[in-house]
Amino acid sequence: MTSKISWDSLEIADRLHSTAIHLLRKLRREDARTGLNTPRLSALSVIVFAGPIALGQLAAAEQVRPPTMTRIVKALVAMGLATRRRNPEDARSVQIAPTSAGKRLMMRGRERRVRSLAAQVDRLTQHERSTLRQAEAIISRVVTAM
Amino acid sequence: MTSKISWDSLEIADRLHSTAIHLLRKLRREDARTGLNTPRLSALSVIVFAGPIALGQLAAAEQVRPPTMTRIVKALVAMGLATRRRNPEDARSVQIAPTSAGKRLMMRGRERRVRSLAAQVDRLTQHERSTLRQAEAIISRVVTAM
DNA sequence: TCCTTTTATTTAGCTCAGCTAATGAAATAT
DNA sequence: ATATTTCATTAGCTGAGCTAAATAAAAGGA
Repeated sequence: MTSKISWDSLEIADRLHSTAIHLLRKLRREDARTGLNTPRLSALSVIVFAGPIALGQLAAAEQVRPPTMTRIVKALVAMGLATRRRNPEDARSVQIAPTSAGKRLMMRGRERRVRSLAAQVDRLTQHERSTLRQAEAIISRVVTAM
Repeated sequence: MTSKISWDSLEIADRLHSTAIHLLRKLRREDARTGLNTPRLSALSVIVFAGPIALGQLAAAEQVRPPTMTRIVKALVAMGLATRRRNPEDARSVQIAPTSAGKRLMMRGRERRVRSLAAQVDRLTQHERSTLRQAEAIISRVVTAM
């Protein structure tokens, strides 16, 4: 199973991997101060923007297994940021929706969370920011395809 | 403390954050099959390329606290991939070095670990790969500056 | 209708990553 | 000599991620 992948691609993949690890670890340190940690914020973001959504779909969107998402949602509900209710159409599934507090927190708080990164991005040239934007779009596509 | 950061930068930061989360979660799933998980592989990489290194420096390089690194190193040593020895110059500190098995695993295994990502990168155009490379370099710089 | 199968979620139980606080031990400064 | 600082470890916590098994509802077939 050694389908030949160019060394160029392997190196890029490796660097992206490593950089993603370090970026998230740095951001995680800042997260500690705020109320919401990374997985919860990320899930809340999907809940807010994808409206009421089934737990399974949410787990898929977040690239985690359903039991993992069950726990994250449980925490969000306990914090008053999301609600769960049975789907009347299909009582097996559960619909997760944001509360108004959840929406508010996303709109105001999300920016604050990535502020340390944003502050650095803000110091880049317009051209560099454009490169980041394009790269993000490419990676996003690539991850979906994996 | 609302130092004004452009909305453009905030959005880029936010997207990068989100994409990094999803990329790592996807890769983590593949990692499960191989022997080494993400933090261990990442640490081993530094150990291999930065030669014998003190535990504290390794923790700093990896953006984690010393106790976290103590455990990661412990696991690597147990797997025969790294060694620890007291620094003769300063008996408080511990030097971590790769074993030949550790080096071998890095050289051969690291590529395999990011293979699923690399396979996707390999299907991109030359121009897209170039964008990824540039973006990675920018992010890497930015993370260091944070 | 009743039984089986499939689908959605949860529970239980595990590994491991990350943190802080406290401790031990060596180096350095007073 | 004593006190302070520095490097690493231990202890103890929270929480993310997984799989396997249990629960519950929907769908389909005899």
